[in-house]
Amino acid sequence: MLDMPDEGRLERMSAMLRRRGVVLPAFDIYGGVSGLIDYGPVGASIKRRLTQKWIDHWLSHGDIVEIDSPTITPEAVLVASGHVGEFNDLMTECKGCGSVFRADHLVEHLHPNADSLNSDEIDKLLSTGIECPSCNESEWTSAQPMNLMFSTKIGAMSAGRTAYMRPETAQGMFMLYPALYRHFRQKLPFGAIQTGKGYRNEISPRQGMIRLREFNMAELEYFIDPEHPPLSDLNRRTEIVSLVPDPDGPHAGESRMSFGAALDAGIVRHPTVAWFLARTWDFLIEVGIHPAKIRFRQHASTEMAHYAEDCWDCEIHGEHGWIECVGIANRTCHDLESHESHSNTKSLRAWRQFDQPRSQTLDRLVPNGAVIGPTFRGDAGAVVAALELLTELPESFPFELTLANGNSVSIHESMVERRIDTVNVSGEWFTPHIIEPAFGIDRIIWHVLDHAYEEVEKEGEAYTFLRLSEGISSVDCVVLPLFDKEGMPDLAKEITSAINALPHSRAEMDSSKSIGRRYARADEIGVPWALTVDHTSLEDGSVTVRRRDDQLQVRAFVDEILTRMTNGTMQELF
RNA sequence: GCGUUCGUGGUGUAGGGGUAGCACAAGAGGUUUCCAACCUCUUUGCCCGGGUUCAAAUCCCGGCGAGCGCACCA
Repeated sequence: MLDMPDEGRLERMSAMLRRRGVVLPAFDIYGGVSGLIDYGPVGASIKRRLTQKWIDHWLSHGDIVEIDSPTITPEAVLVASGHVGEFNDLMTECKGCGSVFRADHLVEHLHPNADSLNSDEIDKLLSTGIECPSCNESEWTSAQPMNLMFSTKIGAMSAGRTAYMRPETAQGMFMLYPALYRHFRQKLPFGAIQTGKGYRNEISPRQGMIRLREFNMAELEYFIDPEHPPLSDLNRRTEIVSLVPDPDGPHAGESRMSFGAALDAGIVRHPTVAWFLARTWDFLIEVGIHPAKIRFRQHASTEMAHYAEDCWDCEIHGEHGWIECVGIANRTCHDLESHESHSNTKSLRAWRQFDQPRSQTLDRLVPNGAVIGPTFRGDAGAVVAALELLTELPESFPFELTLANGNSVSIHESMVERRIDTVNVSGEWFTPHIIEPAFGIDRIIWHVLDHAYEEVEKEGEAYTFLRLSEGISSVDCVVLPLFDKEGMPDLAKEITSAINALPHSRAEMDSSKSIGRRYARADEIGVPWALTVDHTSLEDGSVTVRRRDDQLQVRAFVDEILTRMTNGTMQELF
């Protein structure tokens, strides 16, 4: 089904991307830094346009808004999120062969909870004769934490607080949950998106722009009521997609079906997750990813991230094989609950109104402060707190009450009043669940370029097209004076300005070298339209319009072209 | 991080102790009535740092970077 790997295509494509200013190694004149890239003049436009399409894609839902948060993040936030623990794996190196391993993996058969050990404890276990999996030696260096986050300080010198460059944008949306809840008039579901940089100090970045140390992410956090998950009608969707369900589950093996069928069969476990799989598909198709090179892979329960309950990767096939480009996870209430307890707030919840107010009978012991105060003095507060927590009321007085500090006190009848109240409860507080689609923008751009890059033979010569979707290419059209004289460059300049005055349209003029060469240059970086100014243009204001994908030409008037550029109907000229 | 192959104009390559060459691309001019044409001229290079040598792009050491394998990671 998929094309056989073409020797050298990757090299030729990478060379083109560098030569034409799409993607280049960063800091190249200083030798470069692995895992850091530049988007050049062509690539930066492509990235901006693709990112904008992503933003528009989600904002069009109506219940999703955009936010923007700092990349520098205080340590406490990332402790609560689990990143400080998760990203601080202890590593050890075999003195025999130099192989590096996660220390907790080497000793996990000796300890039930190996990843909670500190480095001294791990060193002790390692010295009990653990053999190196690759050379069977058993001499280990002492375990060192390998932090995958870039750390920094907020504030100067020793007074500075420890902070990290964010490893994901998601935490920003969680921090703003209270503001979002207010913005949406306290009604779920709603979502927030953010695009921006994320940072991970990868041990060994590889595969060009696939694994970067600084990368562009685009994440959506969608907050839902787990008891009333929003339902969308997937039955109208007819596309058949590749799914690779959990290999340990009942549906193991690759299958092809519609999104609706996958949900009905229980392969996708959550209706909102299924909906976002479908909307992810829509986006990828819109920006020019080849449908046959997309598949959705469900995480095995063993590889699931620490927070997730059902997790799907959207993988795209390209020169580097199948690459995870989007992760769609049901993060449940994990993040908000964790931030609530670490930050000691109660503001990360939502109110669920009951259909009918529930009448509830409260049977409790109301403390009598006038007696409890003088009797217990300093402990009085603790006694009142303990009384409020009582669920089973005593049969008789006096009875023994255990306080939070473990002490026990005797409660006499005079200290409390038994009160039975009937109250109407109209709803309850709960922690929303979160469905998170997280997009790796750089990886998607790579695959957009990969799928668009096409090498053909034209009159015996190698010829390259970048068949980018309209609206993704760096510019929408080039304007070419057929000759660089006789007023043609002037008219071409006018037309270029007119197009650039349109909202969201970009044109460039190119007047150097032969017309054929200029078409070729535009084809190589994926410009979909070329307008050529010739002698007739000077007489009647018409130009020839050339379509990149089949190189057909028609003649049209500039006014009509401007209109069609605006409303996206250029194709109808042909 | 280990092993391995490698690093020469913008791109692709030749040279492998003594003046760095070619092709394409790019710029200027000419020519040309729509698909990488042609002519003239021009610009741009031995990844970085040490060492050996009268002399290093070339040999040696280290670093950085790229590809691949292992490991790590999502």
